[in-house]
Amino acid sequence: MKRPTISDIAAECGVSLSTVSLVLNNNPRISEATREKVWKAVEKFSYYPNVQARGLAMCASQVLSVVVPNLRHVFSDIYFGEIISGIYDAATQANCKVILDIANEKFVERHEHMSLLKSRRVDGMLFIASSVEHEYLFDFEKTSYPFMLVNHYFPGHSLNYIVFDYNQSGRISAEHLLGLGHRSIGIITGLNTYTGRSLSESFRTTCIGAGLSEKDLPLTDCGPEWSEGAGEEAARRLVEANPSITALMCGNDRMAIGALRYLHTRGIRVPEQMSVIGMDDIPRATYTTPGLTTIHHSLYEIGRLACERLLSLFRGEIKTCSEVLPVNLVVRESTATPASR
Amino acid sequence: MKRPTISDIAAECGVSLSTVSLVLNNNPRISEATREKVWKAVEKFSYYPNVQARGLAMCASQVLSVVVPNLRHVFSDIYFGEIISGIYDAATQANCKVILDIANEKFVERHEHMSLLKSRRVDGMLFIASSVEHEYLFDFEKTSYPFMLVNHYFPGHSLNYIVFDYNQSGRISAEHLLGLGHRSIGIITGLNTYTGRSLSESFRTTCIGAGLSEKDLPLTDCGPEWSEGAGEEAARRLVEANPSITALMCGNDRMAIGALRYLHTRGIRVPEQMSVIGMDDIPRATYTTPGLTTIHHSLYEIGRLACERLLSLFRGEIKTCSEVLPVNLVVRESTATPASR
DNA sequence: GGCCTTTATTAAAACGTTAAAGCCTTCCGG
DNA sequence: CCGGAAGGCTTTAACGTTTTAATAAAGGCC
Repeated sequence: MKRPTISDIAAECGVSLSTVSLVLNNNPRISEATREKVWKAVEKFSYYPNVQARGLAMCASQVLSVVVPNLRHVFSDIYFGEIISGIYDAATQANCKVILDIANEKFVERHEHMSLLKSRRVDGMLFIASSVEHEYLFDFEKTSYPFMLVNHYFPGHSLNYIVFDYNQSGRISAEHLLGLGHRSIGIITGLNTYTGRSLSESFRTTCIGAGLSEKDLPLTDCGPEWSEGAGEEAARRLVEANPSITALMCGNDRMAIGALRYLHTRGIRVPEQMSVIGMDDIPRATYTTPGLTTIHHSLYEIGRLACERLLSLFRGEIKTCSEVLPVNLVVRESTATPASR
Repeated sequence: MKRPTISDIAAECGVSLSTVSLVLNNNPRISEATREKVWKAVEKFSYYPNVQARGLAMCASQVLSVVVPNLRHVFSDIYFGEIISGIYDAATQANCKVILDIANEKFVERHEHMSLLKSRRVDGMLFIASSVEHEYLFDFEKTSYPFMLVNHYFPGHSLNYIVFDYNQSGRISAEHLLGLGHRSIGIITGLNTYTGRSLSESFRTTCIGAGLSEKDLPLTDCGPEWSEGAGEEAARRLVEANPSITALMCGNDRMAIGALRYLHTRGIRVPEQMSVIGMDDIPRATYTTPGLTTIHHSLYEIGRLACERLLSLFRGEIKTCSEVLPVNLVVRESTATPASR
């Protein structure tokens, strides 16, 4: 039952503790003969180094925390799932483990964003989709602990982040719809993130630059969930209050799918009577009827990159990070020239 | 930058290390005065105990691993997501953290199921939906490390598990369809798990007990993915090869939803021309058209219970665990009396 | 042969906590 | 007045690594 330790290996081989440690860490200053002898004993005893002792000595835990918001079914959400996959792969490649955290009241109240780092439980933290009101994150400005905001940022605060270019997303989708001839477009997005806000801002700015006015661009805040249900409800409100709109721009694909569902139940044909454009390009966007036109955001990739940057921060290779990733339009069947009325 | 340690607190308060340690661990043998003095200093220095040192001294990491299979989009799958939510909540309540692991080739080849425990990285492991071929799990029979199989088991092997009563699920769904008058029923399930196998076994046994014959009960193995796509494809094969069937029994709701999609594209009306019954009762089962009749499996609950049992195993309160959870039928609109032909 | 370098190994000091055992006081009953 | 117990705190030895500086041995050069 007692687990073997480094001294058992040392005793078996007739060498010192440090020799064993050096062999295990592939230090070249050890002779081939001893090296082999040690590995044999390691094999024989089925020895694995105690990571806590190692962590204590090296001041590193080889664990990263990924923090997701407190939403229902957050662990079955494609948005978070893809990002987490990217993080997992990058972390695994660097021999790190990933722990899960949810930013609920308890998390905030216990200051876990700091205590996890201060107590050396994790080497760094990744925050996915934090909301504008998550001001506890500002604590990081005063310290130098490794952390990254993934696809979110706080304007005017120096917090490390990596985001998709939501300005570009807004501009591209506006240009696409304007190019098809739409002159009155409804906007569905959450305003609980600065990315959502900059998306609607740049979309509107582009449209207004093309001659549209504010009142041609009604907006509905879908709330913090960004779900199909929220998109369905927002589409309903928007279409009922603004009969003249011929297109809907949605802050993510899940809401766009919700909008499609609403339009379907109301018998409004897409794209003939109403164009719909989404954002993210999740796998399901291919299977909707009609196929969803959308802006491609590589969620897996942003997760992977965020994790790599975090590790660079931890190793001191970089001091800060503020990176913006390009996006691109994917045209499918849900957008078309509006029917002349 | 240097983090405060227990000795800084001790020095500040003019007491010994152990006194501080005892205060931090709420030991009653310390006077109220000292207790207060120490907490003040802890607050002042914003001190958090080093978890690695604590773990080393206590021989516990306060970390659990949850292992999921190597499937595409596994972190956005409702089945795993709900179970992980349950595990997360139970672990958090016990002051434990949860790390994520994927049972891919690398995981198996590196014997991570053992090394994580032997290296004291985790206190216990939870395996969700392992497949019949995951024979590396048999290693646990020879040892006494804490682990649990969640909603899976290996007949003939003494491995801790907690499962839904798939025999009951098979029997109940069979009785429901037989009661409606169906005499020829297609079965869609994965045969890569023993739960899937026992489901189809008990379903068939019940039907045969009611006078049906083997050839009235064609079965299609949907493969290891248990996804909508797999369900759609399996339904196609089954319906094309067996025109006489009037109902489909599916191993989970996702495949049932895929089957509904196939039937819809072929213009086969549900439930008039074909009844469909699913399994799990995921949230989406309420929103399908028609609403999906299914067997309710409380996935969150099985995750929560599995984690609690794992912690009991770790604390030595129990030696083994083999628990079976009851299920119940949820009748919606996707099943009905077959049209007489 | 003496001196310097290189190579292979080790002793010992961290790393920051817990816990068993022990040491003073103080209190109490006889 | 003494023995024993209880309360409050400390001493010290783990826990199992890494790492720096030191040591010993061997080899090369003059």
